[in-house]
Amino acid sequence: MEDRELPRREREKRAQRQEMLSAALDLFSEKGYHNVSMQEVAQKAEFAVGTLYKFFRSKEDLYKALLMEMAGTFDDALRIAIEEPGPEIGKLRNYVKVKGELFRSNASMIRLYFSETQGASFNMNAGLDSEVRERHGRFLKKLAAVFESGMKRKQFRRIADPYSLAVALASITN
Amino acid sequence: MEDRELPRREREKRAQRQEMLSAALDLFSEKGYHNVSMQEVAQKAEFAVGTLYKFFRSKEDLYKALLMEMAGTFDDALRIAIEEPGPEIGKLRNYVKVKGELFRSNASMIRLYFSETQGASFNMNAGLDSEVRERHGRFLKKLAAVFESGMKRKQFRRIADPYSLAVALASITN
DNA sequence: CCATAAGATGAAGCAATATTCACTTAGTGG
DNA sequence: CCACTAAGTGAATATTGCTTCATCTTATGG
Repeated sequence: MEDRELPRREREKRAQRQEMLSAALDLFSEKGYHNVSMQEVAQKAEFAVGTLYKFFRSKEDLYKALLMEMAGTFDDALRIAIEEPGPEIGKLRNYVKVKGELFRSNASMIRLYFSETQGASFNMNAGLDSEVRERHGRFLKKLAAVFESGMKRKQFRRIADPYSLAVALASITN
Repeated sequence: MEDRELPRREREKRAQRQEMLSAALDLFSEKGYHNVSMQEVAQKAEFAVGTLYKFFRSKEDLYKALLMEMAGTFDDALRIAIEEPGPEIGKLRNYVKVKGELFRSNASMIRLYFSETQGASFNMNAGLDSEVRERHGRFLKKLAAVFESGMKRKQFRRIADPYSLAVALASITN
């Protein structure tokens, strides 16, 4: 995430937005979406509700932004994990390790996230997907590339096509 | 579940109650507790809201009743699975198999259930436990008895005390 | 067939909380 | 120091949805 060289005010805004998202994250992951009021979020973030609404169109919007942000953070961490130079098997080990850490330290938020993205739960009028899905798609391609190159170097057996393996590994670790 | 020889009205009531629980199950597991209104449940069950309230004190009460019912069904199925006559190892296999099936065919409801009983999510003022916990406790004892008897017959090695093994198997399969 | 009771209904009351907006406060350039 | 704009505020309003209850419907039995 780049943010060098921005008008000061712009940077402040970002910081405020972060404050808000962070407060929301704490509360949502602690008590769940429906049991947190905008008042609470505002209070925890030390702003007035009105200000919160200057940044997010609605509660749902805030929630979506939060998921996006989470997805981004996760994706970045995992991407870096498999881009570490070294042999393919090391990259995969890295991936599993980092994913494990991420899940462990964000357990409650993950539950929230999955209840949203996976089946059931509430139908946040879709839309959240487009970007997240796309990003995840790109990530899977990168992961597939790791398998691919491992196969080329005769490190892995070609038990299935690389992309399927990537999907499988991702699912299993979830 | 016994219900033979009940005053007709009584049986109708049970049936109605079932209708309601069933409608609630569909909706809750589809959209999650907070995204289903009592109106919806009533409509789906083909009753008026008022009638719904004749059966359940509140929405929370309805939800609890549903969880209880689920817990009961599960417990029964699993109890039967380990009571099938035969060698202990077969009982354990049965247990795992049946549990797998139950989980597969009730995925969304299970998620709901776990988000309730496990950590985070909403604080349904406890209380739901007492009976469910007790029932589960009894079940674990039965499962422990299977290990116990398997050990007595020298089928299993005594790697740990039976009750711990029962708890372990239950956790793992979850 | 009527009187009475038991059951069912859904519109209205009410509480919680998401959202708005008229107003205050802080920042900026002249 | 002032005029003007951008930012921030939180009380007032709108919405949502749980719950109640006066009323209507159906069942019972005399």
